[in-house]
Amino acid sequence: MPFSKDTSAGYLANHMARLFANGLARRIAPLGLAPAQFMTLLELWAEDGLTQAALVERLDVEQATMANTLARMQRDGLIERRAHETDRRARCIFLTDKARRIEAPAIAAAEAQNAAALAGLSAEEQADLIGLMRQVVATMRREG
Amino acid sequence: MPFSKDTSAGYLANHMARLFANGLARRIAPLGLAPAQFMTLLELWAEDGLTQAALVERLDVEQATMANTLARMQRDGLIERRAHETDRRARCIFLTDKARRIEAPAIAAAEAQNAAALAGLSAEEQADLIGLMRQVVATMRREG
DNA sequence: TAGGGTTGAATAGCAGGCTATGCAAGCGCA
DNA sequence: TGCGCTTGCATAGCCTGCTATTCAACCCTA
Repeated sequence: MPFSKDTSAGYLANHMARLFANGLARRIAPLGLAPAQFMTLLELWAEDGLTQAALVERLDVEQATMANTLARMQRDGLIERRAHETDRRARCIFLTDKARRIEAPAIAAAEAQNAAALAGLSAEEQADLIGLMRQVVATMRREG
Repeated sequence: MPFSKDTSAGYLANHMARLFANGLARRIAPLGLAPAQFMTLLELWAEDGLTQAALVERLDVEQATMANTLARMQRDGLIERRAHETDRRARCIFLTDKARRIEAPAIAAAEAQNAAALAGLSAEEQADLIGLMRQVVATMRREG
């Protein structure tokens, strides 16, 4: 049986993620946000004042990736960095008022994108898909 | 109900695709390949001599993205470009011997990555996941 | 046939992913 | 106390995505 991109989980995952990212980018662009910035803000809206290392751990990206994303967010006035109280190497990340103000519309945009993407599936199928993706993510995180 | 990254289809799709890409990258790096080059080769192994526009259509990426990927593949000795027989704007993409020789090991690497990622799922669950992803891709492609 | 719209491709510039390095600060133990 | 390992972060350089722009070639129609 020949390898087919239409039945390859990896290929489909890549294609699906690109379409999700494009759709989200379009919806949050009016807020001055890009997708990775939104992901980072999700964590900071839940808990402000995290260090870069904490964000790296929660979002499962490399430290250098997060450093670059945070630099763009600071440039765009979404975050401030303040000295850590006890560890002079670390800098804590705090939201600006601007970042706090766009929480509701940004989350609404992400929910709209998810809804549009899943519109062809029943509620049960949507839950199945999410459950299966979580399992696959867990498997790949485990085996490095 | 708060928005949670652990139940957001878009977030999970992004995370899963990154893990797939990292795993594939590791497995095909010894062949001198990167993931997007592998995707492009999949089309060219099936049909040699395509134009850039044909590849763009089949892989659903932007023309500029494909132009850059092809430039790197040419630099790495995987493809040659020859003049189109009747259209002087177009250049046809042909595989080099080097690219033909790595077909089998590259496909084996991709199959190994898929198998590793889906190892925690039953055969039925694997088929469900692939079917659901295809539906989501189809929905998002339709609505632009 | 001349002009104008369309199409194939390259290029610039940016976001976001990665590895590899480098450095400063913290920590731990002889 | 001091040396060395670890940890937090920044930077450089690469690949892969995107939009926007440009240019040449093609094609159609007035």
